Amino acid sequence: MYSYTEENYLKAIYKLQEKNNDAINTNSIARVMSTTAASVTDMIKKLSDKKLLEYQKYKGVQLTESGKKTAIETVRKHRLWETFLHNKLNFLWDEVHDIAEQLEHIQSQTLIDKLDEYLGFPTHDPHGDPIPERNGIIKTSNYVLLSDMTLEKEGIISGVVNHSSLFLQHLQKIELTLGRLVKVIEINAFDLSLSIQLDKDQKIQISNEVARNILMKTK
Amino acid sequence: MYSYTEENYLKAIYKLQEKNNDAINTNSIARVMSTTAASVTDMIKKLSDKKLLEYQKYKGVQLTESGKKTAIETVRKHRLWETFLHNKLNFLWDEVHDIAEQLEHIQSQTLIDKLDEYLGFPTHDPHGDPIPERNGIIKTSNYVLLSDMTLEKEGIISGVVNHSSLFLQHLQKIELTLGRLVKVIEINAFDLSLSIQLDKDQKIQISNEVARNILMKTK
DNA sequence: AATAATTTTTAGTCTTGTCTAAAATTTTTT
DNA sequence: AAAAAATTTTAGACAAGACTAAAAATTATT
Repeated sequence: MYSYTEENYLKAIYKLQEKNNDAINTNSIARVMSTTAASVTDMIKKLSDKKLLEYQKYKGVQLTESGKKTAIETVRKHRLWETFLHNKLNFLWDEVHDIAEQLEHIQSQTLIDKLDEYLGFPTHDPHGDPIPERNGIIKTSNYVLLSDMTLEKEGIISGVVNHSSLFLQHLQKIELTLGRLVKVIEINAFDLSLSIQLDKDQKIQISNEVARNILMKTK
Repeated sequence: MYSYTEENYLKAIYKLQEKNNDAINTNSIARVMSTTAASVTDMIKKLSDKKLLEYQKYKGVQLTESGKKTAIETVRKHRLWETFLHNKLNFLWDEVHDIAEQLEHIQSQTLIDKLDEYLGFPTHDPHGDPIPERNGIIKTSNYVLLSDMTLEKEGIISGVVNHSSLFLQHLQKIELTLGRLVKVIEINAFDLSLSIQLDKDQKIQISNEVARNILMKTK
């Protein structure tokens, strides 16, 4: 269908579009794709010819419905493969991304359907990100940042903002993993660091930097 | 490491080398790769520069140890993925090849190690072909063609010669699947077709054409 | 051994995706 | 509103992998 590279561009533009409402400019695409603005302009023209995005010179781009659909399919594949790697092959959550970057480009609708079924139709990947459904619908939850939680509030760790290995490994080390019950027991005014209680027993200290990157589900 | 295309060439040359003792010529590579002799010459030069094969103009090629090692690694990946698709995702044995052709190029030694372990260190793929071990050793069995078996001889279906979908689907339909016990009860002199008994109860007729493509393990 | 047929290689071109350097456009600053 | 800065596009080039057509080498035939 579409090339490895085309899929990566569409996915990158889709993700930029998620946070930014207006048209996505050339430089920001170049930044996330680790390439030059000139290369981005070249690729944008090709994707525009294929009606995957709308492009006006110097005005940035916006995905068409077709482009968005393709991007979401790639995200779905990526997150299903991450789930497979973590749940079945016992990869740690900081190890799955790079391999899933390759696996997401395997072409076979049947494969993805069967993988989805084999995994038990998971709704979220190992980082807590929602897995788009087969029809393209993404069920998003209303998460709140751990750093925004008030005193005595309880919640369940449900996702991360920062996806870097460094951060994920840190969370792994201090055992702040997906699904754990957390209660804020102290907010330090000086540095905004938190004292939190984990699953009723353990009590630990975390920096605001860490808390700002953890997504919580609260009642 | 090596590109998708380079790996495919190495695998193709390795397979040709398996049946042919002497150097592999350009045209035979072009035939199995569905490309032109000119393209093969181009690629051969690149692989030769990388010391993956030995090449003398007009004299054909032979894989070096390094080239053979890479080819076997690709075969190992291919067969492990086929096993995964068949054993875990319930793909039929004629459906696994094309997807495994893509999956075999995913780069991650850890992934292959973990997949191998997850599958329980299988020795053969869904077509009965041996899966090379991590160290490159391939344990081959001494199979005999069903068409070469003598009257009253028993054996277990252990592999196929022809890997085409058409043939595999035919075997599936007449339930001649891997692992079944077969006894030759009649050999028809006219067309060399066979009457065989399956698992003690069922009795069926098969053509010599079919029998010539089935590999049996006998005591 | 010369000619014919086949095989293989070379030369030149194409596509995809990338790059640098320069030109064009837009945005910001004064 | 003009000049400066930043962004974006164009032009030209390159590498990988492929192709066609023509040349070179090998093998087969007479």
